Amino acid sequence: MTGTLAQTQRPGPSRRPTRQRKALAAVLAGTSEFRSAQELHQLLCAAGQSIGLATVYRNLQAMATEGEIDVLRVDDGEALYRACRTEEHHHHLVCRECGRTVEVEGPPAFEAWSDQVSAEHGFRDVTHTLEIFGTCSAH
Amino acid sequence: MTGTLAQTQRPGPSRRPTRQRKALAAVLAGTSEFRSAQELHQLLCAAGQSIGLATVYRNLQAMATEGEIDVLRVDDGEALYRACRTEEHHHHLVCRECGRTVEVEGPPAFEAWSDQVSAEHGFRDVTHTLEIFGTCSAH
DNA sequence: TTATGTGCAAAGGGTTTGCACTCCG
DNA sequence: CGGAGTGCAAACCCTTTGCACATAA
Repeated sequence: MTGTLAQTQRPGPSRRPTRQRKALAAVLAGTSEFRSAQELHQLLCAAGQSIGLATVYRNLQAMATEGEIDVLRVDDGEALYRACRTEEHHHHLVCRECGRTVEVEGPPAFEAWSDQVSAEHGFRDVTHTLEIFGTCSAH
Repeated sequence: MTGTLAQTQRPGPSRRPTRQRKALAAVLAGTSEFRSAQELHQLLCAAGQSIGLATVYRNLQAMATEGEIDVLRVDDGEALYRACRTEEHHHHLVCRECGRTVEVEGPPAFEAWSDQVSAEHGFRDVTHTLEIFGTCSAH
């Protein structure tokens, strides 16, 4: 979950609503699963869209930087992407079989606990990762 | 954090206390920082040890499988390794500057919360990742 | 027009693997 | 001796980048 701090920056690509960017956004908007860049690329191609893999990567990176999508790193080092429903800070309950994801709030007083533990050990500027992985009812 | 479920399996390498394996274990035992495989390899070489990078990877993988060390995936996809102090389940407070790490317990009733949220959405066999990243007092 | 975005293919960086050789047991 | 472990280099995979061409504004 990359910092998720960036806002209205304008580095990399994507400000211009190109055909490719819109198609990618549409696919992301239409799924509740975390998907890899390569999967998204395949989905687009399968849907008849013509788009380069590099373009998918560049747009995903830009969308992530602008906080439009969430990024998740899985065990094998692959990055998975998904459009956030809520703007606010949240966590995920992810199916390890199909990637289906539910956005959830953290446990009660989680932020407070995090701040306290960090302070106790002299750590500052803290961020955290908290995700739950399981097998959903469909599997 | 690979499943961390494996136990007394005996696939990959490392059961035999070879010179290389012992040297790697020694370095891991002597540091409280999460280190990448490449860093560990460099440390070993710098210490006058002769060891192949592949051997480092193979042993780290084996040690992780057997639960002897913790694995952490960072944002750029790199895997970091560290010898656990406690056998029990725990989380980490990691300095993003130097890798210095403190083992911490999860927030109160964290497991219960996780189980409840999972159950509510029909997920089973759940695991979770919960780590805090910050800057330690030395930086 | 013109900066921004795209495509392709090559380059990167971390990690894994095939195979012959070494060494522990 | 005999198989587990090692080293090296090639192979892999995901991701990024250089550069010429296309395109939204």
